[in-house]
Amino acid sequence: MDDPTPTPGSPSAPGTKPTIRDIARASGVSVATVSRVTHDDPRVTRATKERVQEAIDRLGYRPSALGRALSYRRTNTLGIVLPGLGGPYFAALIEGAESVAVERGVAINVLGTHLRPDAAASVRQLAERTDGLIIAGGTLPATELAALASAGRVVLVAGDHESIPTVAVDGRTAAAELTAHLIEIHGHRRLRFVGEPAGSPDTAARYEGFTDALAAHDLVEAGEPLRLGLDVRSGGLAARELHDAGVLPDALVCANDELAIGLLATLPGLGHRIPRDVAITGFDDHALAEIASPRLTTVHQPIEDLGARAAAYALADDGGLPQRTVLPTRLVIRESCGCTETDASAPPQEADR
Amino acid sequence: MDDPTPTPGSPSAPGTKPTIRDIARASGVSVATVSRVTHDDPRVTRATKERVQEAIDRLGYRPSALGRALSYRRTNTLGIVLPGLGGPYFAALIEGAESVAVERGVAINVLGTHLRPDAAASVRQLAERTDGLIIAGGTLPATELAALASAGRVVLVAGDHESIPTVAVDGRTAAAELTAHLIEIHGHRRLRFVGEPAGSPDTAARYEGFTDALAAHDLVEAGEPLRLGLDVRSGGLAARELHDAGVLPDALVCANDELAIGLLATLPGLGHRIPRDVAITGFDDHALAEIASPRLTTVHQPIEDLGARAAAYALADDGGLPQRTVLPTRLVIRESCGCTETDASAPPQEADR
DNA sequence: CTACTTGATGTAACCGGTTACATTGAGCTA
DNA sequence: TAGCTCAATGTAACCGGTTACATCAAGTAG
Repeated sequence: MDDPTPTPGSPSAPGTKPTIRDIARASGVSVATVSRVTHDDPRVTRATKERVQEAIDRLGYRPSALGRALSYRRTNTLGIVLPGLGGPYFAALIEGAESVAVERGVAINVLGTHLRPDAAASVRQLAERTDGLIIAGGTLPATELAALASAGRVVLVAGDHESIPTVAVDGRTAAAELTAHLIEIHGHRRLRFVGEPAGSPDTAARYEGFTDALAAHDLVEAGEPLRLGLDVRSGGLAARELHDAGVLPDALVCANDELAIGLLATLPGLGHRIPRDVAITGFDDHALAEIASPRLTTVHQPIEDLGARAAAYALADDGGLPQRTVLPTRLVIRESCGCTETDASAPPQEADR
Repeated sequence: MDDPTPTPGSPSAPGTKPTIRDIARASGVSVATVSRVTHDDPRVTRATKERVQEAIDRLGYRPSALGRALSYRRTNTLGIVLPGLGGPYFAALIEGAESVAVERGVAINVLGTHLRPDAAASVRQLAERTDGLIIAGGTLPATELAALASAGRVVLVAGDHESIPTVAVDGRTAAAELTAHLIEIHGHRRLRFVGEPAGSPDTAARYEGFTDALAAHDLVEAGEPLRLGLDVRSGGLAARELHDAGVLPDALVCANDELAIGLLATLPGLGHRIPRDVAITGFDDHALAEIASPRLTTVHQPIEDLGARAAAYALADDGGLPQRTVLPTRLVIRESCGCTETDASAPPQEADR
């Protein structure tokens, strides 16, 4: 009573957000009781609870996530590190992770490194404010990954590291099967890979599968891989480059669907019919793959599942995570490889693994 | 010296991350000095600084972002609220925001609401842990927006609200110009809009512009808008629906490029030539718009700039933000409207006959 | 020699929550 | 009426930083 406040419920300063102590003062209880009310603790009397709740509503109090996080020693936040947000692949990955995050009340924090040189510093900063990190393969050097993993929970997606749990797909085998299909079913002999194997572990695996299949059939690659980005525009570039070079290979195995779609859209304008003059395959099973003409033969990847699984691991309470989790892919035979629509409906083509 | 520690540099518990107090103890200084070292405060002696730095390196100390945020009363984090991550539009928006965020050392926190019913709660939680919020138009009800804006800095992108600063594009005028082009240059009379105006403020604005142009030329719409999603698949659906309905309109004005691309890819297979039988336009200037065949006439939007501007506003220190910032669009005339390649290089006014 | 200045460092409060433990008082028993 | 139990609530320490202010020693002017 030695401090005569005009309205007992007013927060310390008018412009400021009320804190738990403001609520305590306003409702004449201690901070512990306020905290109990916000946690629905059964130990607090109905009458007290109502009084506190009234003050909370009146002053518009919301517990600070920061204060909570500090006290709990966990942030309820999951970090995802990607090279960038472009393209449907990463969007699907994020949505997969998000689906498991929301059901646990965990927020998602996305960081695009964009190959920035200071990416490692940003990731470390991110690690400081998250409970776990999902990192896309190829975004950070192995030593940096090791450092992050030693400080907290890290899960790799579509990458590989000797000691960090990884969720991936067997892109190598899938690419080998796809390539074998082109060779065995369609009799193609001169194949070429489109994509930069050094660009990402995913592309590298696909390229390895491609050369595996070539080697298994005693073929040599029809030229170096066309080292390009993974976007539609690069597909257009590839088309022009191939056209200018004169004779085209029998088939082009593209590192992803967007590249393939760029080729699909550009080659006919340059006088090359698909699949008659050149067969084309993609990877990912993009929404456009089914709609492109000709419809794109590709490999379906459960990208959202990858994200979901990675998130589940990153948020798991117990240790003992499997070192490597491999999710199945599915060959999707459509027309761009040379199959006709009736072929495509035949069961043996859709090999599940 | 009354507490004989075996190794003076070991942190309190072996498994735990070292805190500032561990470093202080290990290097024989106070926490204030450690804090000064981590802030490169010139007041600390070179010798002391080295001693502290050595302990920091040896114990692998990293200041907790949480502790900092609590003390500074700011998180150095920017939140972005979107309906989802699908499609290139939102990716571009995020990348634009990210570009300004990184140069200020601010992290980005993305939340996809996916029209979840508890989205408002998630957003409030997000608001608790960010310094500012960028919210895509149409993701939250106006009252919720007002509540968020009263508690912190909020910037709307591509939306409208009477009291919240907004960064947008004049989609209505752009759509009207695009539609006028179809009517005046190509003489189309029976036009139809593809997209759900109630789905987002952006689509609504485009539909308004469409009807504006119709009204200005005393035309009536050739049927209700085709109320579909904004993805490629929906474009395929639209194509089938139009085909099944029998006679097609002269032109289809699509709410975005993906829808248009879906139509572009599907209609020819159903026997409708583009643009001869039906003209098609998009909106956004997607990477595929230039590569599609025929190349897609559309409206270019500076999406990354929208994101960048919104981020700059959301992070601005001073008040006085403009209520509404309108960024310019650009009509991109290609072939899907009926213009020929040579027309396209000339100003649209003289492309006729 | 004293008083004052200055630079380096330490002390302790604070940011906004949570929670172990302490306190209070009512109801009950012997 | 003392003694006990138990439910409701309060006190204060803690999470990991930052920083205003205090302290202290050395240097310098008078």
